[in-house]
Amino acid sequence: MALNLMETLKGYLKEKGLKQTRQREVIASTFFKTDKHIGIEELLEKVKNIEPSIGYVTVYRTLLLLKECGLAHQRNFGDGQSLFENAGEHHDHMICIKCGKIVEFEDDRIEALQEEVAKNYHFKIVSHRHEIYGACSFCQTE
Amino acid sequence: MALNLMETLKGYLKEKGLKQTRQREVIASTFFKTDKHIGIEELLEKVKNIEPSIGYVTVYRTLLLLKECGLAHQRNFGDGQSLFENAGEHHDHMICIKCGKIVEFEDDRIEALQEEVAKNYHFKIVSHRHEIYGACSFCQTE
DNA sequence: CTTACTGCAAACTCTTTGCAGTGCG
DNA sequence: CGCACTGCAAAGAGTTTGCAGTAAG
Repeated sequence: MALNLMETLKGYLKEKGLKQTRQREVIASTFFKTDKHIGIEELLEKVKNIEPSIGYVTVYRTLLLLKECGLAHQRNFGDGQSLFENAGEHHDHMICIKCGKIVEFEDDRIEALQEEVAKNYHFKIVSHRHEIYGACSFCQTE
Repeated sequence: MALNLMETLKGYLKEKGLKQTRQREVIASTFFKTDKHIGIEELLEKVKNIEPSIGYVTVYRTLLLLKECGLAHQRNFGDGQSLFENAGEHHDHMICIKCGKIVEFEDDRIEALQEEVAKNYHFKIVSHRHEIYGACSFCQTE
């Protein structure tokens, strides 16, 4: 799975005349291993464990690259910073406004209705985000 | 409608021992008149037409206040800045990734399914956002 | 009068860009 | 070798806070 994604990335680089570097290799493979949303800083930290010389900017630019070739999605949950998500792992989110926990969900019926709505507006869907904010089961009992 | 919202705000202020000022009056009523999402700068501009001395910070803090008492929701569409939305006017959004146009939609069946999903996870919904990104009818033909 | 509010300016946070050196192809 | 990539540092953009003066209750 992750191998497949790496191949897709390499194909994209070759096609665009971009270069395959050690840094991109480390950053992308680490990112693909993380099957949930991850922030730049957090990814940087993981990447530094493997290759300490890698800087914030390179992680940032690599994530933009992944986004550009459709392998990552950028999200903004209300806390000011961007989180990136492995595009292969699409799901929607329920965010607990008390403890910050993020639970993922998926519902094909909702996806279908969404398609229908877009169709009515002659709107061509590229991606979507659906987030539910509230209290998770644990925080309700406090 | 807007009058009703102003009353709600005034009630909240009184309850919390906060003060009712000319600035808050102007900012809130202008905000309530805008039935779509608005940014801080944009609201500031409208407000300055009525009361030129009002500053960015006061608009900002008033919006936080409205958010606090549930009269406004804060949104982050991927462009870096926050938009605020009149809580009375809930709807979901389709955002054109080419021209930036935002179309609003509403579908009760989706809302219902969402409730169902949350129930399955014992999650208590406070609010939600559902955004569809893609190409609007106009931009598809270009 | 007391306490909250306002507006300025400055501090922050996160993102984005410029540049000189590095290294892939 | 040429051109893209890297990492630093600095610039931007938007948000948040400190403070002294102002005004609501």
